[in-house]
Amino acid sequence: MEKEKVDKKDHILDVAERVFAEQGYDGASTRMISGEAGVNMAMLNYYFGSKEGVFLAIFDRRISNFQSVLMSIGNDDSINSWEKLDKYLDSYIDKVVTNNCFHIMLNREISKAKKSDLTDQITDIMMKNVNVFLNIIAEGIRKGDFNKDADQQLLVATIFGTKNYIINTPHISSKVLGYDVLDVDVQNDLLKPRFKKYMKTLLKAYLQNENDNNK
Amino acid sequence: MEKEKVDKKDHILDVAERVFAEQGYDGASTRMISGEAGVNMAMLNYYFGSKEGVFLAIFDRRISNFQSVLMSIGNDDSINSWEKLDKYLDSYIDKVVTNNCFHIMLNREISKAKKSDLTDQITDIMMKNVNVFLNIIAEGIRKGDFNKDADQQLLVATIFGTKNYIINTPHISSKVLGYDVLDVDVQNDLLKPRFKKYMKTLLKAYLQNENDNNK
DNA sequence: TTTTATTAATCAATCGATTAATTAATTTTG
DNA sequence: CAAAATTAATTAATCGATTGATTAATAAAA
Repeated sequence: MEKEKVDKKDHILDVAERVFAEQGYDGASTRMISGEAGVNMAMLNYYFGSKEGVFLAIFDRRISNFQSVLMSIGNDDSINSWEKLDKYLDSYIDKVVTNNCFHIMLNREISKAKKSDLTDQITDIMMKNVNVFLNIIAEGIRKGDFNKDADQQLLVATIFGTKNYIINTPHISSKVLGYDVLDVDVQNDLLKPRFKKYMKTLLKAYLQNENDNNK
Repeated sequence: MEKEKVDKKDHILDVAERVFAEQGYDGASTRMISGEAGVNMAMLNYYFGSKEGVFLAIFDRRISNFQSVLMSIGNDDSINSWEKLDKYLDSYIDKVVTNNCFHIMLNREISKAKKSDLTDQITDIMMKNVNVFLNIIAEGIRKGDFNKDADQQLLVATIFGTKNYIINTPHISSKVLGYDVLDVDVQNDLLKPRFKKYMKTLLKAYLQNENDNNK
């Protein structure tokens, strides 16, 4: 049955995504993944060709929808720069917190200092989200909504870096924040609203025209 | 000769630190490390016992000095909170940018979702630096220097996360910033001063009492 | 002469991947 | 519709390669 086959492949990807996040790409063996998924090891190669094929299949499942949502916010001409920033942050934070396993996996592999085909692919994917954000900031500065002295590029490092810190180093961030950032209920009830409010306040303080603390 | 022995062990650790950063702990093989260091593979076990022993030896070499410097800034009673923040950022940014390989290696291993002895050890190390920062912020708020509505914990995520983004995902941050963040000259001439200035401006905008954007 | 350093060879374990055989599902055919 | 033929899914066993680690022998230093 076509439906069950898709479900099974999806189940394997679910498990693989989690195991990759837990152990890293190299640390996760195909035996581990197939074992936890309850399927024969050969099924991974049957469905996805190879271990790397599994990894890339996880990508395909996550990225396309996510990116189109962010881009539509960036291209929305009916709202001003501040509202774009708000909507971008809301969508982005919701998505990355919910799909935390995927983003842990993603960032672990891109944080290899050595270039490879895989790091290049991941870089291209991530740069699309970055560029949407950069365009929002640049537009806001051009229109006079945001402080023209703002360091746009390092602002990218702050928004994505702050998110990475919370999601990708959960042992530390959970200790700092005082609750388990990987717990779904905690994420929805506490983490997401707090993170959104903080990020907006922080960007507002830095980007607003009234502050001239740069001299 | 005692001197040469230390130099040789140090050389192995230098190479291992770089290879771990490039390939990750699991991705880096002992043959890789010994090969690039120009020593017999058995020397790694002779000097450090095991692969994990090499990893931990890299730690011992880096952390103690670094942490005492940061702590002395936090405990310096002759300067006010703003100055402490400035000195902390200066020291911290200098150190992590210079020792980027170590911090790439460090963060790759702590970003495993699964707990282990190693992640616990790394967590303890990192929490010391975090706590110094938290104390500076808390003191500033208590003394009325900083905005009392500030989210101290998420501020931790921002400072360490922004740094991680620049250093740990060099392929992306280099593209965003427009220059190679792993190049030593670029680091000293461009990255460090820019990063310091930005971080201070950002924190000042968020922490200063005059802004009441929180309502 | 004794301790330390270094080497090449080799160990068992694990890795990702493939095979050939078997079962289940689907399609074709009478 | 049912039997036969074909395709798809699944399994256990095994492949060669690589992993971290150890050994016994040798060289250098003390």
